[in-house]
Amino acid sequence: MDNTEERAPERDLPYDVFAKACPSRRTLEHVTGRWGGLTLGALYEGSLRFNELRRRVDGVSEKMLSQTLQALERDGLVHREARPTNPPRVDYELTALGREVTERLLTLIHCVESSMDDVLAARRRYDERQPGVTA
Amino acid sequence: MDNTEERAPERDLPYDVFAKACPSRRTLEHVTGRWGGLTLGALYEGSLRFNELRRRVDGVSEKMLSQTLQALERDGLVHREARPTNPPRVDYELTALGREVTERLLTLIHCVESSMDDVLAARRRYDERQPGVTA
DNA sequence: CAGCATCCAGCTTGATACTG
DNA sequence: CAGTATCAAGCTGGATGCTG
Repeated sequence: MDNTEERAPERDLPYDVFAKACPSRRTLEHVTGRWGGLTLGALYEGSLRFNELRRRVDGVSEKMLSQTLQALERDGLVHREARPTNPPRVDYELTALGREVTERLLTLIHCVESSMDDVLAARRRYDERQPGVTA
Repeated sequence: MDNTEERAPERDLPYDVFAKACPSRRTLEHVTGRWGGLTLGALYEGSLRFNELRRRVDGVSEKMLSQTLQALERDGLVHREARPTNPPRVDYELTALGREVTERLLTLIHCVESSMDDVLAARRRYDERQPGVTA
């Protein structure tokens, strides 16, 4: 039996996010993480400065934003442009790669957003059956 | 001030993942969370039992899988079918909504996977410039 | 098999304070 | 402005043991 099953439409890559040790898993986590996704999404509109981003990504702390940006920069998804002026000015923007990934991410986000009515309805049904659990 | 800017191609929904309090944020977290995405991806192939899933999603613990499945079921993305047999048999499968979302997610995953060579190259460049930091 | 309850280490996160 | 450093606290997640 040759189970050549496909999980996604295509699948012949050396990287498999389903494997615990695959580096793609970490990158996916950076992209989809609590703040990574929102940061990428915000930058999709265009270049932003640190504090602009901070305001845009509602709820992120200084530290988390900083960490997130570093991870995304390291992965080559975000470009950091520091001007040696006074006061300092640093702009962040998506790289070509970052834009590719972010487009897919936004498609997903948009899909989730437009499904929310169904999701909330499902939640109500679930909570009726399972009284108490509110995970 | 009315900043009616658009972040994604289309945007006229009552739900905005960028807002801290929006429920869509939580759902997106369920979908893209550490285990949520992998679980959905695994189920995209077809219905699976609890322990099959556990083996499929490399690295997930019983507890996390259980929690993840409950969240996804509550959001109406996964359907849980419990047969009252002995030994018990429970099958999990995507709902129509779940399949919609998962398709987008898999597109993203696939995009990340096929970008990994570039990502790893970017990482190497970054680490050369910034010695020491390995976030 | 399919889970839930509990315990607990440790990583993540958020405030706060400080630097260039 | 654009961060870094530090610290406390809380949540995440794994291991274990138990149930139906």
